[in-house]
Amino acid sequence: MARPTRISQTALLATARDLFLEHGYDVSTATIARAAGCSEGTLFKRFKSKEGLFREAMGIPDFDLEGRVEALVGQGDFQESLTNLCLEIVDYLRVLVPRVIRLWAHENSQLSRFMQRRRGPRAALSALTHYFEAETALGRIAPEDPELLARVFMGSLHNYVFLELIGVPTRMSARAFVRGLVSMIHDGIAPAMGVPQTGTGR
Amino acid sequence: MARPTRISQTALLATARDLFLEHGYDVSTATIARAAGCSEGTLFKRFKSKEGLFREAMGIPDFDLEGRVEALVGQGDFQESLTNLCLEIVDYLRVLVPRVIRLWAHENSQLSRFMQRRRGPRAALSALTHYFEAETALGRIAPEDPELLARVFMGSLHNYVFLELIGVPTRMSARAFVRGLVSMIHDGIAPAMGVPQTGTGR
Amino acid sequence: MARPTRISQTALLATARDLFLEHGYDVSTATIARAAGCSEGTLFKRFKSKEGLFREAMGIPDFDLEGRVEALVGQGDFQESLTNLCLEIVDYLRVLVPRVIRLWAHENSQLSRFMQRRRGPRAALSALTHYFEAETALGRIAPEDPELLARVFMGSLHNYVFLELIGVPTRMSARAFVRGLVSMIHDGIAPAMGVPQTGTGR
Amino acid sequence: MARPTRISQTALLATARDLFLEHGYDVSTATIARAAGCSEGTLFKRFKSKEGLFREAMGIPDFDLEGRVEALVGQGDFQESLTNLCLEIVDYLRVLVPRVIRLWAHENSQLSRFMQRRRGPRAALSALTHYFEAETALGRIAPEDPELLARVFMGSLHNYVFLELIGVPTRMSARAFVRGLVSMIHDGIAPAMGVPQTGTGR
DNA sequence: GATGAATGAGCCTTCATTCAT
DNA sequence: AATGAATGAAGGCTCATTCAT
Repeated sequence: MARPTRISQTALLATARDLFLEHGYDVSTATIARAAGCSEGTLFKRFKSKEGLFREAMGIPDFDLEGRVEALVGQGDFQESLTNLCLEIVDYLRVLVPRVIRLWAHENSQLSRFMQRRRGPRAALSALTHYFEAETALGRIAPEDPELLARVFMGSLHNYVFLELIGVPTRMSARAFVRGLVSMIHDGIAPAMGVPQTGTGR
Repeated sequence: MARPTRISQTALLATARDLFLEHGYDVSTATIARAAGCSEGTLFKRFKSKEGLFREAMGIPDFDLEGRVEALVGQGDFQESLTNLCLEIVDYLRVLVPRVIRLWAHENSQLSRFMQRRRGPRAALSALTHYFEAETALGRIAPEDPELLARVFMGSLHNYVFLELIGVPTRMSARAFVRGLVSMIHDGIAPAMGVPQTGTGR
Repeated sequence: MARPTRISQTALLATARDLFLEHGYDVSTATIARAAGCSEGTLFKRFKSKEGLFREAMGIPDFDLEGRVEALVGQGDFQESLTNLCLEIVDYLRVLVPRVIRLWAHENSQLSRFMQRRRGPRAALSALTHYFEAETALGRIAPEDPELLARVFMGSLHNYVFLELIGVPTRMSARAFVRGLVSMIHDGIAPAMGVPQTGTGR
Repeated sequence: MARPTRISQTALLATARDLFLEHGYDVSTATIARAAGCSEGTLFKRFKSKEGLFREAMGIPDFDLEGRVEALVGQGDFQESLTNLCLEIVDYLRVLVPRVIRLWAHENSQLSRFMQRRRGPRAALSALTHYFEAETALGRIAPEDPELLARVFMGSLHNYVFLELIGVPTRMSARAFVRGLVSMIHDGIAPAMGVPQTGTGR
C-alpha cells in the first residue's frame, strides 16, 4: 500500500464544493488548492480538469423521499405527517437549490443529467405525487390533481428556501411556515358555508 | 453637431441583456460588442465598465402589481380575478426569475438593492398580500394569514417558472396550472364531510 | 474673416502644458480637451497629433541671459550683481527644469534640438561663462576657469530648483541660498591665513 | 520539490530596471518579459503588478557616505580626500539621478518614501554636511555654513551627472571637473590682494 | 471650424493547465 | 504522488485618431 494521500478525496471535494457554492464556477483553481491545503498540480492529477472537479463536487445529493413516503402513507395524523415530510423536504432543498442554481448558471448540461437521477429532485416530486395519490385513495384527502398538489407544496417550500438563499428576510420560521401551509391548503380558503359572499367585513 | 450614435442605447442594452441571461456574467465584452454590432471601445465609452453595463442591462423591471390589485379587489368572480392576476404574475416572473438568479450568481450585491425597489419583487409580494387582506375583509375568502397565502401563490408560480427555466418538462400549460392552483387552494383538500378519516386527527 | 476660434491657441497650449508638466506625456488627449474646454476633434485639427501638441506646448522658453550679462558686466558691486543674476536664473530654472525632465522622459529627441537653441539653456550657460570671463578680464575676480565657475553656479542653482521640484523640503529661501552661495564661492573656504592647519578645536 | 525557477529574480529585476531606465514606466510588460526571456505570466506571478515590479526594480540604492566620511575626516590632504569623496559621489549619482527622475516622472509617490531612507540621497547630503562640519572643527577649512557647502558640492556634481544624462556634451572629464571644483571652492574667486576693484563694494 | 461617436490596437492582468523536479 | 514554476490564451479596459454631421 502506497502512503495515503495527504488530503482525502472527500475533504477536497467538500472544500471545492463550499467554494463553488459561495462564488460560483469562477473561483480559481489556485484558490481551491490553497483552501484545500494542496497544490494545483494535485488538483489536476486527481481530476482531469476544473470542469471535472466541478462535476464531482457539485453532484446533486440523493434524497430517498420515495422510501419516506412509503413509511408514512396512511399513518398517524395526516397533517402532522405531511408537516414532517415538508420539513424534511425543506432540509433537502436547502442543499439542493443552491447547487441546482450554480449548475444551471454554469450550464454545463450536467444539470439535466442530474435532474433525471433516481432519488434526485424529479424523483422527489413524483414521490410526493404518489404520496398524495395514496392518501387520496385512502380517502384521507379530497380527490384533487395529485401532481398539482405536489407542485404547490414543492413550490411553496422551494420559494421559502429560495428567498432565504438570496437573503430576503422572513419573519416566519420554516416550521411555522410549513404548519400554516399545510393547514391552509387542507382547509382551503373558501369562506365558511352559509356566509354570504358579499363581505361582512367592517 | 457631432456624428450621431449609430446603435441605440436601448438596442445595445437589449443585446447585452440577452447574452447575460443566456451565459451569465461571463460572456466576454468582445462577444457582446460583436453581437451588438459595435466595437468594444464603444461599449466602454457608454458604460464605464462591464459591471456598469451588467447593472444597467440586468436591472429588475418594474411591475405595478399594486395598481392591478386595486383595480381588481371585490370585482367580478373571485377565482377568475385571481386566475388573471396569477397569469400576469407568471409573465412577470418569467422575466424576473432568470434575472434575479444571474444577479445573485454574480453577487455584485446589486441584488439586494433591486429587491428593495418599489414595484420590485418584494413589493409584488406585499401587493398580493394586500389583495388577500382586502378580499378577506370583503368576506370573499376565509380569514387566513394573508402573507402566507401570498407566499403559497407566489411560491407555486415561482416554482412553475423556475422549472420551466431550468428545462424540466411540464405537461401543464401555465393557464391550466394556475386554474388548478386557484381552485385547489380555494376549496382546500380536506375530504368531503361525513367521510371518515383513518388516523387520530382530533 | 472667419469667426474667431472659441479657445485661443495660446490658452490651449497653456492648458496642455500645465497638464503635461503635472502628469507627463501620459495625460490623455481626452483630459486635455476637457480641461481646455474644447473637443478632442479640435485638438487634432489644430495639431496633427498628440506628439505635435506636446512639442508645441513644451517648447523650451527663451531667456536672454546674454543681454542681461552685457548690461551687468563691470557694473555695481560684483557680489550684488551676481546675486541678482542668480535669482533671475533661479526663476528661469523653475520653468526650465520640469520641462527638460518631461521632454527627456518622453525622449522624443526634441530635447536635443531645444537644448541647442539660441537663448536656450546651453546659451544661458555660455552667457554665464562669458560673464565670468569679462569680470575676470576686469580684474574683479581671480582668474579661474570661467566655464567651471559657470557650471558650479548653474549646478548649485539647478540642484536647488530640482530638490524643490521633487519635494525635498528646504530650510533656506532662494535668496538666502544664493547670497550664501555667492559669498562662499567668492571668499573660498581655505582657512584664514596664518592660522595653523591643525585644528584650533572649537 | 517543484520545478526550479529558471530565471533568477535578480536577473529579472536587472532587465526590468534597464528597460525602465531607458524608456520610463511606459515599457510594456510584454517587452520586459521578452527581454527577460520569460512569459508575462511569470512576471505577474512573481510581482503582484507592473507597479510592484517597477518599485522593486527601481528602488533607490544605498550608499554609505556616512561610513566613508568617518574614515576620511582629518585624514591626508584635505583637497585630495574631498576629491576622492566627490568622485565616489559622482558614481553614486550616475545611478541615482536617472532613477530619481523616472520615479518622479511616474510619481507613484514611492519617491518621497525612498528619499527618506537611511543611506539614501538625503542621508548622503547630511553626511557630506557632517564632513564639512568635522573638517571645520579641525580647522582644516574656514567656518562657512556647512550645509550650504554640501549643497554647492552636491549641486555641482548632480548637475554634471544630469547634463551627462540628458546628452549635453562635456569637454571635462569627471575627474577634471571635480579637481577644478574642489580647488576653486577651496581658494575662492576673490581677486588677489592688493588688486583694486571697480565698484563700491565695502 | 467644431463636435464627439466610433474604432481597433495594445495594455495589464488572470487563470487553467503542463511539466520538470 | 506531490509540488509549484512556467505558460499563453484570453479578458477587461484605455486611448490616439478618424469621420460623419
